[in-house]
Amino acid sequence: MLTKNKITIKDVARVAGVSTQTVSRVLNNRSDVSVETRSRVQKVISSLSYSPNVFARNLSRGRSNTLGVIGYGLFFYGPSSVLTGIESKANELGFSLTLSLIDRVEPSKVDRIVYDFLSRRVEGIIWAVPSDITAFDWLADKFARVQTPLIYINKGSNGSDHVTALDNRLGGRLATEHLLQQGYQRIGIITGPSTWWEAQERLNGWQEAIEAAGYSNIDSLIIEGDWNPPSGDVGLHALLDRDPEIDAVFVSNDQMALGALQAARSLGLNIPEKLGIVGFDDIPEAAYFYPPLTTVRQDTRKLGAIAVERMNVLIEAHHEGETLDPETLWLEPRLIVRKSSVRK
Amino acid sequence: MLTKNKITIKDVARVAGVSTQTVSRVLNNRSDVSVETRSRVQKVISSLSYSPNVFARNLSRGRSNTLGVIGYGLFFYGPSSVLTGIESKANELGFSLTLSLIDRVEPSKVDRIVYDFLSRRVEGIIWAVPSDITAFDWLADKFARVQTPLIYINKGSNGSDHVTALDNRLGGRLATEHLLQQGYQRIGIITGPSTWWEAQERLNGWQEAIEAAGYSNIDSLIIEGDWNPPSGDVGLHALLDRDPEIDAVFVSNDQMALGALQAARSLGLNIPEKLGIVGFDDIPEAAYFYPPLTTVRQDTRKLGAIAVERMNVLIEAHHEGETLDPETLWLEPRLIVRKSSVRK
DNA sequence: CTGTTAGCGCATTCAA
DNA sequence: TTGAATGCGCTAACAG
Repeated sequence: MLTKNKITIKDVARVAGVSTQTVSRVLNNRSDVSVETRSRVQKVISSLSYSPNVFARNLSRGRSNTLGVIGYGLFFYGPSSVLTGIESKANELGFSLTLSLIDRVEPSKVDRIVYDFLSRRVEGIIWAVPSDITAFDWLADKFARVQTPLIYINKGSNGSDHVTALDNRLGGRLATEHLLQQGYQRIGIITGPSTWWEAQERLNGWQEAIEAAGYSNIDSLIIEGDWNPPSGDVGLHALLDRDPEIDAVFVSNDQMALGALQAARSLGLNIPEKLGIVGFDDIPEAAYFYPPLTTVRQDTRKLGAIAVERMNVLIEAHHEGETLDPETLWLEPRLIVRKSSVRK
Repeated sequence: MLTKNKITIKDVARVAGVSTQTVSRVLNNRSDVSVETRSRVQKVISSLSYSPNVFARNLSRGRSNTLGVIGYGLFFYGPSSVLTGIESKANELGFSLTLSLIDRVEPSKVDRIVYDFLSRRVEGIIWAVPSDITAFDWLADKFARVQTPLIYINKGSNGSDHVTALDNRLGGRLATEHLLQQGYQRIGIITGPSTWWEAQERLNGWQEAIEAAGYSNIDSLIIEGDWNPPSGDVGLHALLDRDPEIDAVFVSNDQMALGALQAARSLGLNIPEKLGIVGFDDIPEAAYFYPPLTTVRQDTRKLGAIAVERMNVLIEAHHEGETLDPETLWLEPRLIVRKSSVRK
């Protein structure tokens, strides 16, 4: 049905009075076509509104020119803007994208996606799902059998994977050291879900800074949230219940920080005088929170772009029959200081 | 290169001791295969980790089973969560997606995308870019020549297009009527960019409500923002400069409302006592603004899902050689009342 | 510089 | 219920 009325390379060849081969050469911008033939063919192409069939081309070439991306919904700022970076860089490098979004890492769903990717003969796979640590056992198995280059975004490295990651640990440390420098004495943390690598790393960074400052016995300073504002609200209450001495909190993302700001208000705690708060992400709204939020900025778009660039290299190598060593590319976050953490 | 080592239907057929035809039948779940042959073939398929080549299949079938989606970046909550709805419904209906993101409607870029879509033989195109009104002249031309079903999301209907839209005008009216009911006397508006259909419609809704309440001479109550927080901040200042009597503002999205909240604070205006504020979108953060923001909730995921469902119908019809009448499917927004607009 | 031949991997006839 | 032949639209390899 869809082929009905469809112009093919043969039609173009016939009208232009050349062979399909010559048309193919023109289509692919090859040099071995005379100037006049080329222009004649091009005229016919546009007059017929001909567009080459990608399936036929890929089938014939044995290449798909496509990247498979497994992404996490668009619920949170970080993961979704990583996708923007991926899309635009892929576009720039001439790759097509096959994007699958998942809410959580569920074996059967991932199975279907990988199967679909294989069917589409993707030349590389980018795993852009925030890593549920517990999931990586079977996930690694699944991908091991796939001969396709694979890059993870924001996953802990075990030395045998290609990874592009933000240095979340450094981010946590920057945030916490800043609070210490501001003279806060007892600094709690509201982390993300403990299954997330990002959450773990930010926690580790916090811990490093805290312990370096000579504090110990810190377990009671930690509480776990779920990235959403309500859990920041609840989290701050819980934290202060446990330890009323707390005078600052590193909240592991800006959305939870927003919830924490509200909790502080409802408790009558002045920010930053009575309580210092630092978030993570620097979402566009953060500068307009009340008070404006000090936070750790990550260039998520760049993270995605870098992953694609690396993938491009891996694919080239793969075509040459080479294999490149696994490597983790690190991106550094940056502290953005605003009022929520700076005492007058 | 990529074909190297690739298992094809022939390999499966040979190992299973049947013809490629039979394998094909098994792959497509056709009934005319004996139970034992089927299971034998299936065993071979999985033992060989065979996966059918999508390009060959599509080429042979003359169908792509793919939808082309032109979307707007992931900068704003609305447009990006529409994409989530599209993705998940397309997935559910068995469509593949080809997604292209654009920042603004630029002829040459759209040209490339449409060309790419045609090459991929997409069976339907969803235009999910917030409509820059001025762009639709040439856009309509471009798509007119494409025989592919086309659905716009959130565009004004001219009676000849398939459209899925949120009733933004109703949303603007709901917001404004609510403020009137709360006893606010002079209600300004911070709109989105005037080139956006959504912005226009929300403005129209506001105007209808204002005028129905007997107000006239309203031009000085209108100011244009750009959807981002800073423009809400600047906008509120400008509005109050022009007319200090203003005691309420309908801000056309939540991000600008956030900026307006900050402006109000810096001016020492109590919310909601001195100034009532209503936003639009109900982003996840809105309930945690200070004070919590009254806003108009739109089910953007559903918007995307409905567009895909409609597209499915259009495609079916298209295959039958039928053409369905253009129609606009409307979704209704809902007012969410919080503290920013409710006087004690 | 251009054309001919062959085949990519699968599904759709038609026979058997 | 199964198989053989043919073609989808394009490009690669080879000739000329």
